[in-house]
Amino acid sequence: MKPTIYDIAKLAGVSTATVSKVFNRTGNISEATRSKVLRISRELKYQPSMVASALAGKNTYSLGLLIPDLVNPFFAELARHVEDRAHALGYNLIICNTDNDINKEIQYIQLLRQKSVDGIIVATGVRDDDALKELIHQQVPVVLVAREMSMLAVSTVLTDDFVGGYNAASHLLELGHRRIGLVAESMTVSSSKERVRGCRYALEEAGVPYDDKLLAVSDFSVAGGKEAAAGLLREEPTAIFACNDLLAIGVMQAAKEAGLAIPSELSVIGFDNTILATITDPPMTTIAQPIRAIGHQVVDLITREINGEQVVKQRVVLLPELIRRGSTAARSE
Amino acid sequence: MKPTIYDIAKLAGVSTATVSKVFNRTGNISEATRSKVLRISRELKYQPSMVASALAGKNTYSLGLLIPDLVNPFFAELARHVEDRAHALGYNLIICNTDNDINKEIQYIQLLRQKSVDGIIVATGVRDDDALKELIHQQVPVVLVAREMSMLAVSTVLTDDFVGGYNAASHLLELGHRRIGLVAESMTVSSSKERVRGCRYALEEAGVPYDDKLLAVSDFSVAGGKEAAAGLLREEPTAIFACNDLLAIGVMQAAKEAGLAIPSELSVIGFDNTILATITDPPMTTIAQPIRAIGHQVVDLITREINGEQVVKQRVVLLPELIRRGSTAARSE
DNA sequence: TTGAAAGCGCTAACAG
DNA sequence: CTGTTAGCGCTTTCAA
Repeated sequence: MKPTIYDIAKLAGVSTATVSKVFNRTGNISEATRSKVLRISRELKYQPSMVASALAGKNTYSLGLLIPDLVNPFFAELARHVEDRAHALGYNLIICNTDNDINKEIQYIQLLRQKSVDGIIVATGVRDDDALKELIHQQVPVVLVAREMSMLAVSTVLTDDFVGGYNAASHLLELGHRRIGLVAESMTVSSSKERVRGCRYALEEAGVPYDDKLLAVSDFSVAGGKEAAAGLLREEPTAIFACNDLLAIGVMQAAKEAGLAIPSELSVIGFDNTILATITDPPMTTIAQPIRAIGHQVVDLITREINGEQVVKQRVVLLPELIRRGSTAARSE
Repeated sequence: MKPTIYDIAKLAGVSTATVSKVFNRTGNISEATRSKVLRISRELKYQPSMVASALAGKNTYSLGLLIPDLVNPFFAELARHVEDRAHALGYNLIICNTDNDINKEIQYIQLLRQKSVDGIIVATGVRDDDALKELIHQQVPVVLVAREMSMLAVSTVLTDDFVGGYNAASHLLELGHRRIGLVAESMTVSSSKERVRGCRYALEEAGVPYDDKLLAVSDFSVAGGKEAAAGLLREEPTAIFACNDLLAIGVMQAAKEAGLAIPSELSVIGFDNTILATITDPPMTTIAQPIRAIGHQVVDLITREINGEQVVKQRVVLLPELIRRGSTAARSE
């Protein structure tokens, strides 16, 4: 049987309270008993049970992370950074892939509650606020990532998508492009919408007339981007801004199939700066989300809330950054 | 306060044992009390505490997954499939990124033990068997993924790397290549070694003389592959087999820099068939690991062990498969 | 500086 | 079919 605090106490000739105290560094324990307890614990390979300590009122030191899909490199990278930071602060991460399916989300949230996780990080597109509201009402620490939802009393960290879209368009405009296609991920997701808005704003500012036919809406897959781009290409844009790297890759593929050279005949710019952007040919110019910073911030926010340090809910908006690579160039025609 | 089984019992006018029974579907409960308990639970939004039930002797329904790095698409995909299967069977997944750092591994294993996870899936290159041996000795269910380590009494699921290497080389040979370069991930990792062995075996079988200069050893990054390939290219191979997709991408990049067209002047074949292989230009021919099947198998094995159904440790070897895409072609010179 | 004892919320005999 | 009761391993007053 696994040794318990009782075994240690008995062998060390002290009470379980004392053993507990040395492991939690609480109370005043003489150095003598302290080292004795530690020695015996080592001999028995004693490991305190977090299950028991959680039941006795302490934290579980587990966080839940709700994301759509780990296979999407953006979320894989986010998960990685979240896990890194969580681990550094003593927390473990329970990963939940929701596929943006509301039922899976609800199910996961319920499970996480049953496991008494200390907090839940939501990086998924929960349409249904109710599940979230309920969580918040039940005092479960929740932090949102990359999702605007200001009506709820919940901290959020996100990228400034509007600025990102603006930067993307500005870059293209600087290169002399005027006929700029747009592939959006979905117009119901606020991040995508903001990117489009930012882009449009830059165009207007530059006096470029708005053309509805230059906007294609897609899902967030390579195939979707390709299909959308195939349609867009008929409008003969000289550049295309895709709302994420996956879509941008689809765009690049469509361009190639249409016999258009990148960047000489068509400039393509993506969004996210995932690992994918570095391996395309040519390497992709993209708007970088500060994924690492996002992951760290979100963990810092939620742990502070868990520790009761944080009263004021806040929204942290991080700025994206243009990464120039080879998929954009000056307009040649 | 969160409602407990006591609150439900009192309101329903029954004992806590009865409430416990209806939630666990154990014992015989009359339909009347059953529905009454359920109704009250719903009204109070009661959620059974898994922490308490775990302490009382049941499972935690959590599994630990040790992987090197979620940013590596192979492991992201593996994690996704493992999570899918685990979730389907009622388990949650705690992700641990070890960066193949032995200290992080040991630390994570210790944490997972303290959390009393029901089992640990190891997909990481633990050099130090001791940590594993200790786990096994302590009766913690452990299953290994993609790592040969037959000396330990532990179930393993892995791809037949030898056959994979053999298939890769055979494909290249069929295309007429005789001077085949090899980029290995590391010769100490058994999977990489086996892939190289399989490749060599096919070459020998075909009577192609062995040339030590055609083997380059690298790490598992794109940059590493590129560097290794740059060296290899001086030996003028007509085809290169890279031991994983990341390396293969590096090879493709090096080829491009050297002004070699793929596949007409250099054929490149990878291994894994991650999402990356579909987005290169040209799309990459690669040896597909059945990642999904691996993930499912490993979860099935470990849960069976958890449930005590499984006495015989076993090694499940899944066969890889050649995926022909555009990065390989018949030798042209 | 240490210990006794009462929980934390649930389970599992066992008895009725 | 239902209830009583003794834990599970740890934390935390409160006394000593």
